[in-house]
Amino acid sequence: MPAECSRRSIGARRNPETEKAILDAAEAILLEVGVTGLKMEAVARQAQAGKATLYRWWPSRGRLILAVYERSKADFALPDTGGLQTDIALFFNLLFAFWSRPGGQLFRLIIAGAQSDPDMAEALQSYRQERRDGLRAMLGKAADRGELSPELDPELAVDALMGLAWMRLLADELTSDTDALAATLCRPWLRPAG
Amino acid sequence: MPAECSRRSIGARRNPETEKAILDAAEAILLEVGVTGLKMEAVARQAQAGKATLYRWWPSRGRLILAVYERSKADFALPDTGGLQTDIALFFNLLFAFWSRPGGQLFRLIIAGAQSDPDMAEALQSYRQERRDGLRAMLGKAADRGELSPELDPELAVDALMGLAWMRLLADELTSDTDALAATLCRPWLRPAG
DNA sequence: CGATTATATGAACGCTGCGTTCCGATATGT
DNA sequence: ACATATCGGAACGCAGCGTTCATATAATCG
Repeated sequence: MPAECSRRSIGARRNPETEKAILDAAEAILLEVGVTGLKMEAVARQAQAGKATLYRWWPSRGRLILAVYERSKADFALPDTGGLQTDIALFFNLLFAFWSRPGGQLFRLIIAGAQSDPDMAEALQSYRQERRDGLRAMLGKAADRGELSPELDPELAVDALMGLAWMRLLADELTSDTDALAATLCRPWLRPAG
Repeated sequence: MPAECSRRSIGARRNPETEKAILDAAEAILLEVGVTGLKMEAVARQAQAGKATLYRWWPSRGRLILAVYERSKADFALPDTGGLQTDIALFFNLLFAFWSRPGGQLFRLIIAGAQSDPDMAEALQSYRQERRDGLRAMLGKAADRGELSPELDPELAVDALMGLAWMRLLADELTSDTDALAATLCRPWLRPAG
């Protein structure tokens, strides 16, 4: 914490050091005290920035949290093992591992925030759509391989995958039974009629 | 809103009128401005109650919200149609209908609050366990009827059901395609090998 | 009956954070 | 050279927090 040197304006354009300092501070505070404890004043203090600067670029707490998340968001390379069930198992595995890392907690906070903050709700829809697209592609490959049951509605299947993952995240149960999860979803629940 | 008469103490015991007034006020404010806009001061004002009284019985905002939810929580009679897939479809149907009612929004707020408030997290686990028990019983009946595939893990199946429901709630997509949802979960995703 | 106990209200307290508005300083782009 | 846009810092009034006090009420216990 260099208390000596203060950043100054670098002219008539945004200072990237300031942006980084603020996002760093916000991320640190978020991981330390959670979203409830995130105060704009504290972020400004810790980043050695003026509150005016903060509000100029991130006009609300929700926007700031989203910016932190965007910065640390990993681009997810979906599995492609050649078999749908193993793809799904691996998908859960990678996702849970990512969510278990310190910064992975951010997504919980965004789902939570989306329940009351319109900005975050909009962002959540976009993130969800993004992941839906990826999973739909995964199912598409399985269909191309002739692996998919023709009656299956891919949209709903994707929702089932994501729903299970979200609930495990929100209920703090990121267990490692990912193979069993994939099996439960892929295989029939009802015994063959007859 | 009777501005004339103020409740007084009714002696060395809790005043049920005060409790009702406070919960009514909290519920009204919650439904009007959401969880972010719920200020303890505003509840006290609207309920014509002292803040001391408020904090005596509900020491945090989370506790107050939980109390409002408890009061309006419906006991869910799970469907029992004699067939698992139709039971599941009806389950989604009833649940989505309940969540679509004004007071049903409360559960979203509890899931959201649970991501940062320990009290709410504990309560959420309890609500979730309660519903898991119900759904497990539903699957148990299907098993008794010999309807269930022997390989199915009932715990994971229950999670899949709840996960899908939660995600639809949190993403604001309480659609009515409940029959299709049930089919997606019950029937195999992969075409029979061979 | 009298004393104790537990409650409800309303007002006040200091504190913290909010979001805005100034200021002086800095450097860009034209 | 000059308008423009940025940055840090300080101050503003406002609102809500959570607590404390005084006062009033009535049930309960000795």
